[in-house]
Order: sequence, then C-alpha cells, then structure tokens
Amino acid sequence: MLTKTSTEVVRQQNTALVLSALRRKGALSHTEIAEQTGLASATISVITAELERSGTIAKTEQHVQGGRGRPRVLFAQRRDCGYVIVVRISSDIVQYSLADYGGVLLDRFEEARSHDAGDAAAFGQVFLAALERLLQRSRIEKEGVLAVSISSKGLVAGDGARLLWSPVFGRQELDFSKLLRPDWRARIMLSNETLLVAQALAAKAEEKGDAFKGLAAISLGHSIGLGLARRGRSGELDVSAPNFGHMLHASSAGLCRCGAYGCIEAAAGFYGILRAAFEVPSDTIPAKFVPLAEMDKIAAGARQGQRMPGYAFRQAGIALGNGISRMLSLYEPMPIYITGQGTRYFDLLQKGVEEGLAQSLQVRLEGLPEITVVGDEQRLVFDGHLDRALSAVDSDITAAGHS
Amino acid sequence: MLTKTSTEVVRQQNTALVLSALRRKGALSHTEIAEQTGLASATISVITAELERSGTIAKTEQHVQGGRGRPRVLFAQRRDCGYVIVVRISSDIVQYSLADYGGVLLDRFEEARSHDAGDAAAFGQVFLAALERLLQRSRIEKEGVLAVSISSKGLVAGDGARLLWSPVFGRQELDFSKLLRPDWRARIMLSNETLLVAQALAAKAEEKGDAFKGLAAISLGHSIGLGLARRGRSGELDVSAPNFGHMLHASSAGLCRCGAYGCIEAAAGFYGILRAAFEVPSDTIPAKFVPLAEMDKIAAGARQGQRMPGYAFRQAGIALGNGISRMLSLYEPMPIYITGQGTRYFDLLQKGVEEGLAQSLQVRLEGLPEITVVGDEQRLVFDGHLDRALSAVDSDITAAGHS
DNA sequence: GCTTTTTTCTCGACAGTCGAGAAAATAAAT
DNA sequence: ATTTATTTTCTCGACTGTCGAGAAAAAAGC
Repeated sequence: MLTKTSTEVVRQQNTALVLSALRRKGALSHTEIAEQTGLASATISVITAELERSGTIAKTEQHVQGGRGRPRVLFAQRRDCGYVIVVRISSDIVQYSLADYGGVLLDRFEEARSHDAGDAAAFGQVFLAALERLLQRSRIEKEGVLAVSISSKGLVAGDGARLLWSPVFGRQELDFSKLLRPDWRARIMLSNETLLVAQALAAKAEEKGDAFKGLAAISLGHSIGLGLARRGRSGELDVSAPNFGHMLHASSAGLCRCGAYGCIEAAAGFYGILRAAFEVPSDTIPAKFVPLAEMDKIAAGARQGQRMPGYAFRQAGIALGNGISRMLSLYEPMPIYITGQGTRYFDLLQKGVEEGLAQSLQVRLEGLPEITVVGDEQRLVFDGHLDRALSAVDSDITAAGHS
Repeated sequence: MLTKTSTEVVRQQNTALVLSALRRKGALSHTEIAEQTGLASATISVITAELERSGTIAKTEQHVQGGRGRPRVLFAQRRDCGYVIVVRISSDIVQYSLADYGGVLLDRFEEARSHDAGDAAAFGQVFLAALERLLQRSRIEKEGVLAVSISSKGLVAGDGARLLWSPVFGRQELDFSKLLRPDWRARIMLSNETLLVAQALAAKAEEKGDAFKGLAAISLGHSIGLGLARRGRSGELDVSAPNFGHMLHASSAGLCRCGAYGCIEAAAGFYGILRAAFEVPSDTIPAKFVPLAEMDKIAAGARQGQRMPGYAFRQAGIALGNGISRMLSLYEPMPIYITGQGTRYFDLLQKGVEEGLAQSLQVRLEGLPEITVVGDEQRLVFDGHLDRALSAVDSDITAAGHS
C-alpha cells in the first residue's frame, strides 16, 4: 500500500542520506557531502546547520589542506552524541561492548556462561546486571544509550526483540524488549548472529562498489546458521536469517537437538558429524557441546583416509549442499560465504557440498554458485552489529527531527 | 543505498496514490479521494487537474445523488486512455485477451497449441501474429497498447522478460522483450502463472482490510508452481515465484522431466503420481502430458482403497508437505492457498501433506500453517495479470509526469 | 426567492530543493 | 605588502509541492 508523502518526508530522507554518507565515508566537507549525496550545495547548508544545532554532528577543527583556496571544514558525527551497547551471546561466553556514536569501541568485557544452567529468567538478571556494569565502568547514563544490539544463534521473531528458539535456551522464549523496556528507552535490537555476518559482508561489498545484488552467509559450527542480504526492488538492503539449520534435510539425518528429525544441523552440525563418525545410532539424543579438539581428531582421521570419519564429513557436505540448493531454488542465485569454526574442515566438506548442489535444476541452469570461505566470524558479527545499530540510530534521529 | 529525493518525487508518489485509489475503489469524487488518500483537498484539486489535462482520468457525467448539497462529480480512469494485452500460455492452449485501461475485458480468443511442436522460435512468430490479430479485431493501434502481460508456468528471469525454463519449451530461452521491442513500445511483462495467483489473492486480502502480511499460492497439476506475496518492510507488496516445483525433494522421487533427479514435481506432479501408482521404474523419462481422465481413474482407485494408487498420492502429499515446510523455514510463517487442477485430489494428498509438514522445527514452533483450497485458478491468473499490468501502467504514467 | 447543506475550488502560508552568484579564506604572484 | 587566483562555503530568489481556511458553486428544502 502506498502512503501519503509530504515535503517533510523529503527532508527526512535527505537528512538520512547525509548522515549515512558521513557514516560510510567518515568526516566529510560541505562539498564532499554534496558530491556523495547528489544534493545541491544550498541543501547541504540547511541540513548540516540543522544537524549541528541538534548536536548530532559537529565541525572538526582540523583544517588539513595543501590546496589553494578556502580550506574545507570537515563535518563528523559528534561521538558523544550517544552510545550503543553490543551484546554477543554465544554458547560459552557472553561479550558486552560499548561503542560511541562514531562507532569507536570504548569498553568490552566477557562473562563465561555455565554450560548446564540454561534458565532464561536467571540469564535475564545476569544480563541486566552486566549492562549496568558496562555503564558504570564508563560513567555513562542510561539515557545516553541509543541502542542495545543483541545477537545469538537461533530463531528471532519478526519484531526483532524475541528469541523464539536458540541452542542455548531451547524453546524458552526470551523477550528482551520486555526485559529492558521500563528502564531503558534505547532501541532494542535482537538479531541472529549469522544475519549480522551477512549484513557486514553486504556492507563491505557495497563499499567496494561492485553492483551488489545479494549474498548468503552460512556459519558452520555446533549449529548451522544462514544470513541473507538482498537488495530489494526499492534499492534498500533486506537482511534476514531464515531457519536454515533446522530446515528439513532428510529423515535419515537422525534426531536433532531441536527435537525434530532430519534437520540439516543433525547432519552437518558438529554433533551430527561426530555421531556419524562414531556410528552412534542416529536417534541418540545429541551432545550439547562437542569440544573442538574432538572434531579435530575426527578430521585428522578423515584426512588420513579413515572410512567413517570421511563418510561423516561427506554426509555433512551433502546435507549442506542440498540445503544450499534448496535455498537457491527459493531465492535468486547469489554468492555464498562460509564462516564459523567449521570452516577449518571445509576441505573435507567441499566435495559433498558440490555433490549435494549438483542435483538440482536451479544449479544446472545457473551453474554452481560462487563459494568463498571467510575467516574471523566474530569480527564480522561485531561489524554487523555496529552497522545495523548505528544506522537504526541514525534513522531514529532523522525521524525525530525538530521536536 | 538511500537516494536523493526532491519535491517532484513527492508529487509522483501522491499522484500514484490517487491513481491506485481510483483503481481499487472505482470512480471516486473529490472528497472521497481525499478520504482514501489522506491528502488535503487542495492537493487533490491540483493532482486531478493535472491527470485530467493529460487525459488519464475524466469526470464521469453521472451525478447520482439523493443528498442535499452540491452534487459530487466522480472521477474515473479514461478507459480509452490505453489498452493492455494479456496472454496466458498453458500447455495446451494460448489465450489472448485485450482489456482497456479501466480493466474491462474487450476481446478474447484462444489458440490450441500442438503438443509435439515445442519450438520456441516458431512460437514467437505465432505469438506475434496473434497479437496483430487482436489489434485488428478491435481496431486499435499498436501505440495504444500500454502493456503486454504474459504468463507461463516455469522459471522467469529477474528482469521479467525472459523465460528461462518452462514445461512447454524446456531450456529453450524465450526473450519476449527482444521479440517485441522494435515494434512495440508497450511495457513487456512476463510472469510465472502462480505468481499471478498469489498477486490476485494478496490483492483480495488487502481489499478485505485484514492485516495482510504474506501468503503462498501453490498450484498443483502436471507441474507444481509456487507464488509468494509478502509485504516488505517499506510496506510495498513483494511478489515472487521461486523455483518450487524443481526444488530438491529426495532423490528417491526419481527422474524429473527437467532432467534432474528428485524434484518435488517428480513426486507430486501428475506424471510423478502416475509413475508411482503404476510402479513404473522411477528413472523412466516422464510422460509429457497426462490426461486428466487417467488421473481421475487413479484417484478413484485410491478412494476405493487400492494400495498403489493410495501410496502414490500419499508420497506426493509428503513431497508437498516437506517442500512447504522447507519453504516456511526459509521465509516467515504464512497461510497457504492451493489451486490448480490437482486440487480435486486434495482429499487424497492432505494426510501426506500434514505428515510431511509435521517433521520440521518450524512447524513444531509455529503450528501447522493454515491451508485453504481455492478454485477457479484461471480467473485468479487473469485477475493477477490485470492487477499487475495496470498498476505498472499507472506507475509509468506517474513517472512520465508532465513531459 | 431565500436559506441550508454539501462539495469543489482558490488563495495565501509554509516547507523544501535548486542554481547562481556573493562572501570568505587561503596560496601564489607581483 | 598588496594584488590576484582559486577553492570553498554561504545566501538569496525562484520554483515546486502540500496544507488549512474560507470563498464559490450547486442542489434541496422552506
């Protein structure tokens, strides 16, 4: 449905455009902003004056220039304009970070999670306390925090605040909005971890300037994650994290820790590979956690040509390949990026992946998708967090306008 | 990426809003347009004056009113403002229709397709000749045609003009844009048939006013089609037709007529059901066309409790159910609408569908999706055609503006 | 014929963008 | 030291668009 538009919307949009240019390119002068945005110089004057008045951006005093004429004055976000909290929840640790409005990391600490205690309510209290600690350590007021961006593996509800299913808490729903709402007026954002990887990779690809249409990020590890970033018709980036790890592969894949049979994860997650390698009956309840050393041993065996370990990785690869082929059937063709701890076994998976891919019409028509292994998943997740949180904050600011 | 906006964009948007209100609600008066769109009365005056000047809309002379004050004058699209051609290509016939800018059907004829001749180039010539005939019969100039909307089963390229794969022409690519471009300046639109069903159903749902989030249409027949209609974040409707029928189901499903093994269609398409019912080896090259009478016989057998026919439908149902569950894993939960000739066997499929659905985490979390059988697929396809083509024409008109 | 009622049209105010040229601020030249 | 050239930033008037209020139009009732 279309909606009414007025000139104020135009201003909002163009203000957002200026802020995002500043976000992407760093400090810019009047003329550079005009170049980047395509707006007229006069318009830039009005918009920057307004943003400066509201305390969002400021002139930086450095007038570095060798040129001839009047020196440029650079605009940049006022970094003390507000703060962003980033929380990465993983199976073993929870990492709390504080960054300023400019995206500069100010503080960070981690807390170990006990493997056995998976009580969501208890975690909520620990979580709240940690946020308070983060504020105290940097002497920042709650009101100064503009966004709290949280990530976990698992399935996030469409509203972006509720964790519906996660490897850590299972089906215990975790509503971060409800948890924080009375006290915190910051924007609460919950994202799937691999979604953030996709977001970060998409941002990088756009930076490079090559015509970006879409990409898929797949994270291999104890669980299997998928993040999609696609450019919508309107030109905006659309990122999502479908429930790939627990998409049905084949019932032969056995019992998954989600309780269903035949998920991709039950074949390609670490515990699935382990189960196949040791010929454990496939309806055994899977281990909560597989030490990496254990996986390394199996991989070593497979590389030495042992039969069952090799078979286990191959089966895992086929499950992945089939899953990717199904995903490509339901979306457009796009390049695939593989991350996560499991990439260290990608040599063992690759053959199976290609075999699993080759079976479908989609791949026969379009050819094998481009598959790239990328390292440093944690860094990508954090970058994705910042990208997402800060652009949300930017749009909040432009929406608030002159109130 | 955001993009520059100016006041002209505002005008375009609001003009489009007026046109779409007129399209949805029929003839409207000045005040009614203001109500529908939320725009100020003064704005309506300017926009309608402009549209009237350009010949897109006109005042209808009927002043039906019992009320007291000044009678309302109704605005409506000038039906002779332009024309739209709709072509439905199915396996046995090709239907050509002509409608005016108001969406009123003016002329229609069908041409039988010979089953053997699947030559794409030859078809192109037949197609062109038929379009000419359509023009001649109604004495309309080529320039008066604003859009040619074509539909077929199969896979349509992202540009909306090339047929990449179809049950009729196989992998012979058919580029309608290239075929029509020199002579026709109309907008060329090629859509998957089931996409149009989804579009029509979504339009109906929006009309009803219930908060519409998304839906999936599945067409059962010789081949299996999927159309998705989802509301994007920006509020616009996003319809697509992923390659569902040839998504990998399980290699046990046997050889598909696309040449791959294990497609959903190879299990749930008519020929797949027939093959299973008669215990034909699953790598047999599938029949091009299965008479409906043949299918009816198998169904009758299944309803009488015969083993293999019952098994065949059940297998088909499971393939569908698994496919739907995978689709729901990769998108959000949404209601499912089933159409096509195959709906007459839905009683036989249903059990298997539910069984196939129940296996996945997604369904365990969200519950079984709502499944509705809807008849009159051909009507829905035509409605979808008109909806899509006319709104495209509307946006062309608003984009052209005062040139 | 006058009043009432409803609808449509018009006018001035306001918000936004744009292009052109003025003003500012520096480096190089004289 | 002063002038000139160059580059950047700012400002002004023109243009386009929406909006609210009230005027004008057109019919029904008295």
